[in-house]
Amino acid sequence: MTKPTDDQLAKLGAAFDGFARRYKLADPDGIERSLNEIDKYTLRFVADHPGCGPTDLARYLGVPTTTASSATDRLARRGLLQRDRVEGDRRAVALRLSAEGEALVADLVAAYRALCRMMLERLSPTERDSFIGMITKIVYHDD
Amino acid sequence: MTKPTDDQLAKLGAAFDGFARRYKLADPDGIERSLNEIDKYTLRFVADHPGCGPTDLARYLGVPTTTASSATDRLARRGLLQRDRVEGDRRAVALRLSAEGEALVADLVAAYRALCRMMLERLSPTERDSFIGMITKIVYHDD
DNA sequence: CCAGATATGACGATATTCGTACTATTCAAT
DNA sequence: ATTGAATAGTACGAATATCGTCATATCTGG
Repeated sequence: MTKPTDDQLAKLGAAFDGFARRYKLADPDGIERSLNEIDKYTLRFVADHPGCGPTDLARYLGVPTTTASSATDRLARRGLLQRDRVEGDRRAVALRLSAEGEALVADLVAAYRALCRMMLERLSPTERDSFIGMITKIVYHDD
Repeated sequence: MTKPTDDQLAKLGAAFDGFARRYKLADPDGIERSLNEIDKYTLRFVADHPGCGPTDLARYLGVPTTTASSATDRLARRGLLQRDRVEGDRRAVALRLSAEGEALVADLVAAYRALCRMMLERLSPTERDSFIGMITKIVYHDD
C-alpha cells in the first residue's frame, strides 16, 4: 500500500487542530462547562449501562477505581445518579441515572448530535455517506 | 440543502466516540501522559509563535491570563521554555522554547503525525485526498 | 471453613484552574 | 509634562480533581 504523502499528513493534522480548537471554543458556557470530562463520560456510560458499578466504569474509562468512585460520588451528590444496592452481591452498587441525570444526558446527546449535524451539513448529500464510511473505516479497522 | 438523516448522525456520532476512546487509551505512558492538555497546547503555540507573551497564549487557548501564566511558569520550571525580557516594552516577557522544549515538541509532533499516518493508511490512496478535502471543508467552512 | 479475589469507599498528597488583587509600564489626551 | 486609563504579568489562595494507599465488607473455590 502506498504511503500517505507529507502534504496529506500536514493537511490532515492542521484540520484536526482546527477542529479541536473550534469545538472547544464553541461552547463557552453551555452544559459542557458545568461538568468535567470524566463526569460527562460517566453519565453517558451509565445511561448506556444501567445497573453497572463503579468498577465497570473505571475499566471503561481507563482510570483507577478510586477516580471512578470519586466521580460517581460527585454525581450522586449533585443528584444526577443514584446508587442502589444489588441483591445477590451485597458488595456491589448499581448505578442508575436519576430523572435529572436522564434529562442532562439528553441535553448532552442533543448538543453532540447538533454538532454532528452541523458538520454533515457542510458536505453535499453525496459526500456525507462517503465521509461516514471513511471515518468508520478508520475507527473500526483493526490491525 | 437536504438534511442529514438520523442514521447518518448516529453513525458519525458513534465513530467519533470510538475515535476519541481509542485515541485516549492508545498511549498509556507515552509523552502524552507526562504533560497535561494545556501544557501541550502551550508548547505547540510557543513553538509556532516564538516571542509571544502569556496573554497571547491565554487569548489563543480561551483561558484566563492567570491560567496561562501558571502554565508558562510550570513549563519554565521544568526547563521546557524560557522567559526573556523584551526591549521596547518592559512589562512584557517573550516566551521561547528551550532546546529541551524543542525536542519535546518535535516528539509530540512526530507522535501526532504518526497518528495521522495510521489513519490515512486505513484508506485507499484514492480515498485519502477525498477524506482530507471533506474534513477541511468541515473545519474551515464559515457560516 | 478459609485463603484469596473482588467491590467499594475513606483519606490524604499533590496538582490544576481561576478569581481577586497588586505591581510595573505604556499610552493618550490634555 | 502630567495624569488617568489601559495593559502585561504575577502572587496568592480557594475550590476542585486525580489517584495511591489502606481499610472493610463480601463472595467463591476447594
